[in-house]
Amino acid sequence: MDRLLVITGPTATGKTALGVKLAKLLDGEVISADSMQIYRGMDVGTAKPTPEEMEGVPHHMLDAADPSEDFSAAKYAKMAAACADDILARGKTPVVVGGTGLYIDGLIRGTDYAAAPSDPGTRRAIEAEYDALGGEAFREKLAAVDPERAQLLHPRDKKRLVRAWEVYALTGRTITWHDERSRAVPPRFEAYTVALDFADRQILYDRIDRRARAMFDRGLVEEVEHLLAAGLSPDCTAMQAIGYKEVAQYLSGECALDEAIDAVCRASRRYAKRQLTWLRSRPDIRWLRWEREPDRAALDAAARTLAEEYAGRPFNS
RNA sequence: GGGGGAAUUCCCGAGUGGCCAAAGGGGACAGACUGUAAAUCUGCUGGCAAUGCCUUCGGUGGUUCGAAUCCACCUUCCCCCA
Repeated sequence: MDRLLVITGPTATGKTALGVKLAKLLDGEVISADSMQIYRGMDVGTAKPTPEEMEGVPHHMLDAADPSEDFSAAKYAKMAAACADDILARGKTPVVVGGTGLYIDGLIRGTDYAAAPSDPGTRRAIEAEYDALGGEAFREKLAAVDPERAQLLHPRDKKRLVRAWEVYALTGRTITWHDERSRAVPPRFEAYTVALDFADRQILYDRIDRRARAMFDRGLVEEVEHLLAAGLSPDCTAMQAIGYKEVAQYLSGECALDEAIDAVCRASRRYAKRQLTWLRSRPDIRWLRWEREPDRAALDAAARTLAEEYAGRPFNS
């Protein structure tokens, strides 16, 4: 089966640098798996790799969408799979690098997500109904057609409750039915997944704080100002990104700059925690926990080890 | 020098005799997650041999059947008059 090397882990663990090194060792190309780096014009806030950081290694799935567009896991799975196929066809190694777990899952498993709404008004109507009925009642309504899913979801989980009903309304089948079907298909790729982390959580958090603050020095505020000035709605998906929504609030006068900076640091830490939770529940993960902040030598050593594990053979320098 | 106010569990902050291991918020911790996923949602937060017990509300000592809550003194901080 076609194989992929996946480098994932919470934010600020060195995925980008390690991914590039691995791509070089394995004659590969990078496929980004990041739900926000996919948007054009969102660079400093997403820590998107710069041309220098790419070191000549081709990168895919960066700048693949306009911020005004609502991208999705389904689109990602399709587009990224096409990239991987293409890379493989050229005899190279696809190195998937990123922290968006759902995207990576969708890519590897080739998840066939249930059909989306053809009309955006449908979702709005369902959301309005949720608001009108209240979570409990809406959940009961869902329970009448899809008791399994209703049982799984909390009444306040509006997003999932609405989606579950939407799938049923649009396809005539429950989301449970769709999920079971998609789970039944064999994975599209065989993946060797490496997750990065720090042995000491405090080191991770310190790095995250430092990196978030540095983004402001590199012009995060200006970047957000520019996007907003270009007419991007503060409500769109892209603007929900950490760093962007907080700066947008600062720009609209809802909070002071230092409050926005603190909020970005905190949100990033919480995000890292969620990423860890997601990864911990996955089987077959090859964890690599840094004892201290990795320097160039540590990165090189790790890349070599992982490349050998992936290739199943030793490399000579 | 004189007068007034405040000290609460990791932080902020309620609580003014029993219903208080102590509201609420934050943070931390843990979990969920199939077309918004950097999103969304949930649980938990003194200790323990745990339907009960122990320690905690600046300190010490009192009053009381019973105190975070009342009294005395002490410590620290804040404000006002000098």
